[in-house]
Amino acid sequence: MKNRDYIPKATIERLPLYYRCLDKMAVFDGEEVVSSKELGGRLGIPSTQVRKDLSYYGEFGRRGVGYDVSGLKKSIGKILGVDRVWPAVLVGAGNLGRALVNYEGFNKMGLNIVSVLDADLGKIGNKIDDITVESIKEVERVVRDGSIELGIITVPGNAAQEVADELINAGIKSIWNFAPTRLIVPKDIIVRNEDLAVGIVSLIYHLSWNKHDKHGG
Amino acid sequence: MKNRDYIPKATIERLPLYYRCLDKMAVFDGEEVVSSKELGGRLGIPSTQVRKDLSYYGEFGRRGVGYDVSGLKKSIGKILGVDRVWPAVLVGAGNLGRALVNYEGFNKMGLNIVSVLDADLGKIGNKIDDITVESIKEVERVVRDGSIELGIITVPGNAAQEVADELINAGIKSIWNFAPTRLIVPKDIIVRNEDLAVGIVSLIYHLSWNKHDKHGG
DNA sequence: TAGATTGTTAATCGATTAACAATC
DNA sequence: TAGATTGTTAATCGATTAACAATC
Repeated sequence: MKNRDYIPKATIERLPLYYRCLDKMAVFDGEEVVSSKELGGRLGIPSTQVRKDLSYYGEFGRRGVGYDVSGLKKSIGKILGVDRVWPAVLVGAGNLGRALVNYEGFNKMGLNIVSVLDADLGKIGNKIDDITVESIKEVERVVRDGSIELGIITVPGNAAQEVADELINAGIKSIWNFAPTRLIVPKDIIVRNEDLAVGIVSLIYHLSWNKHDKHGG
Repeated sequence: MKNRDYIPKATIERLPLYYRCLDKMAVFDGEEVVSSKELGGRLGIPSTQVRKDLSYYGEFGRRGVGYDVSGLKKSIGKILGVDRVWPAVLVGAGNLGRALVNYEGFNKMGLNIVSVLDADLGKIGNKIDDITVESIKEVERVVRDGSIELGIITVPGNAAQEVADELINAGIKSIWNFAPTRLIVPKDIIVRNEDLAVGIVSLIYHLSWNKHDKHGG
């Protein structure tokens, strides 16, 4: 595999799309070969972008032919690291936490939420799917015993930093943060913010301006 | 307000962050004036980026002084269209749908989910918050009577296109799509995909390569 | 061979950052 | 006035797209 420096962030966001699409093609359509044009077409991505993205990691196709569907799927899976299972601990047993635990499709991406923690005595002991909610105080044991590197934060914004600190202290390496809070973390910890409110506002923005433009603004 | 052409998408994604931060500053910290450096600092965004983003829409600050916190908040709110309430219909009364209905913080961004629909007879009639789940067959009436322009899709991937068609047919103008499916829609309909699986995979990618790099790969 | 499609280089496009005059 | 900070132009950086030789 090639040098991984200078790979566009956007490329890394597209690889999972390719991966999931190839999986569908292999399972449902039984296709064996796919061109960059066909794969891109299904995702609304130019063929040239598909080829460029793949080229950062190696040569996976056959000129004049295309890509082997299950072969490429396997290769991308390996690149992404979804060829193994990554256990994760989720903190915050509210509605969103519950939704993520039950979310179909994480499985296929290598994510397995193995533990749910909360500070609220009213929630500790509850069952989500087949997981029993434990106290946040157990975080160190849970992370150690499960060799967990991934933490998911679904607590309210004002509790997020404290939870992040506890997760990091317990040995977590990456955080998926659903709270609308910028977390301050050591530089070797990777944080990804999944800020739902931002998503809806960009839609509202476009709706709003369409109105302006139509009805004079 | 200035010409709205050629505004970077990234700028529109940052405006909600500024908006929410200014709101916090006004409510909790009682600050009256803020510089681009201070505002950016709280969000991890360079001051020059903050000023550039705002400059697409007008002049909101005072040289040598900074920005009036509540004034700028109001201005950005107007730009984004969150100075009014946007009613929305959500389709798919599963865990994720339930989580979104209960999500704190949409309110502040002008989103109000007023109706929840589902095709599953087992879910119709259930209550989520104070909303009773209705049949998807009611979509036309609901959208018309509520003057709803915003639809949210939280159904499984294989049902998403059909639901999108029904929403569009009923008169919806924008779709927030949580299903891992590329929707095919008329070009005047705005779609935003909120693909949760992509988010986690980019974290897994970095975790995975950190391991490679450390333990020789 | 002729047609198709890859992998890659070069050109273009878009977004960020630096620099600085304007001005409070 | 001196110091601070904006708004904007120009320079840089990064990502996408076009073009095309390589090759199946």
